[in-house]
Amino acid sequence: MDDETAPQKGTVTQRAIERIKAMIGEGRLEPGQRLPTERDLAAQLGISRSSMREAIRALTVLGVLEARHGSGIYVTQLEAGDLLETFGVVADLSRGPRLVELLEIRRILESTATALAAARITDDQLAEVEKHLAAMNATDDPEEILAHDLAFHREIAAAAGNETMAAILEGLSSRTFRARVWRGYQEEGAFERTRREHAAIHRALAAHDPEAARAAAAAHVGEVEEWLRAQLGP
Amino acid sequence: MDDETAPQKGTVTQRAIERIKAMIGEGRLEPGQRLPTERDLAAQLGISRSSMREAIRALTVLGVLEARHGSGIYVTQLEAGDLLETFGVVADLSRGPRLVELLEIRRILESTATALAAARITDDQLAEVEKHLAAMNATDDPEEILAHDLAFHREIAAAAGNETMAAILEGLSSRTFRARVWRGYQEEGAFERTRREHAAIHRALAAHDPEAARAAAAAHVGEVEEWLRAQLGP
DNA sequence: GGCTCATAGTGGTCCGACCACCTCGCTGGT
DNA sequence: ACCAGCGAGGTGGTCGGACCACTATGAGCC
Repeated sequence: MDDETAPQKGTVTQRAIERIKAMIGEGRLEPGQRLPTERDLAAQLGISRSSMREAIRALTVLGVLEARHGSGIYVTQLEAGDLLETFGVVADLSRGPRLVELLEIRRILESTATALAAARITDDQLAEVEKHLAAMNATDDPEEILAHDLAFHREIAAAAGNETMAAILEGLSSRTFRARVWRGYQEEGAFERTRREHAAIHRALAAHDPEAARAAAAAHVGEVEEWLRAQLGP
Repeated sequence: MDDETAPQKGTVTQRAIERIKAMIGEGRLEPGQRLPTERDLAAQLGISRSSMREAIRALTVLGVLEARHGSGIYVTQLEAGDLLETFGVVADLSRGPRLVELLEIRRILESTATALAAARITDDQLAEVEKHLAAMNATDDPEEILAHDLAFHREIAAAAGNETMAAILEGLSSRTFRARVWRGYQEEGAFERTRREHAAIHRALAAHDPEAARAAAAAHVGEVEEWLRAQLGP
């Protein structure tokens, strides 16, 4: 009573993907563990190496597997960052109304994360946040400002203590995403406003005031959100 | 100063993936549009068909492309549902502390979505919600209850008017995810409590009371969240 | 002991062939 | 003139084999 008799559903590659995913889900493959070689895996599942390679490639882009040339194929640590890297693709390929939706989600998550951070942030983490805040205010190079802006929010998200949330926010703030939206936003002289909003967020964090932090973060993202909404509306 | 001289970064397949993604990002490939054949694409990028197939497979699992056997390769509609299907993989492969983190995110998003729904839901949509609520209370089959439970929340998420958020919540409520967590939760006789919570959510929706809806939804997810947290941290 | 380098084994790439399936135009009938 | 049926061509899906690029291991040398 085995399942050797090919169920014949979908392509063989798709089946191979499911099989490997199942192996990991059932714990038969642990994070960091090395898999058999492509050739062996293909033989085990009774498919060609080409098809197996496609399955491996698929699981690689999903952040489940990692292929090291000359060494072997390994299961990733399956941490939030590994699996949610693909979230950036969504942000990169979205346009129009969906960009607003993504910002709305970011506003919800970022405000909550900032509130949590206000309650939990340590002095060391707060110092790190201040470092990026100062660096952001000390330069006029948009590239550098953007980099420190990202790091500023990344530190806060990390301080919130929910790695998964931090990974999602990371995807929602992917470089290309921010660059596309902010190019226009910053051109309207929003630097000063952004500066004030960041200062407000920092004050709330330093005071360990969750509600103030939530409000400040929501307003911060909301500003961009409203601007983008206006851009699309006319 | 052109880039014709093979940049030589990463594998050829990875480069092909980026190239195609860039084509879509730049608008040179519209949603729903048909791509050249695998053979032509491979020739255009100067790589083998095998490598091109791996690139296509990668973009397929990401929900960016869709391959129709015998017909051709097409760009998906690039809607939230297409691109966020991979989110289910995260939920399926997460365990332990990360499950709690995912529920925390779901609590945040679901409560907000329910609040938005309370303000925006139409009579037709509300009737649909009531249908699933009634069906859920009329049976004892766990499978059927779970199905209507999922539909209940799906209708609410849809009424919130943010497709992207609905797609994420869909991923966070994937069948296998819910089944894994709820198997244990429901065994403790939580049916009655779940029923009351669903009724409270429905009342808030019918009354178009966003704050009550937010509270009811947060409490609903929070119950499961707390139970799971207790399971892990004895 | 520590270093060098040959070697076996791995993933990465390419090629060519064949199969399964879909599409569309052609054909033949009505 | 219209339409149903059929067939050929084109498409993605699969396979097998060959070779290349890279890594890791350990034997051998200094």
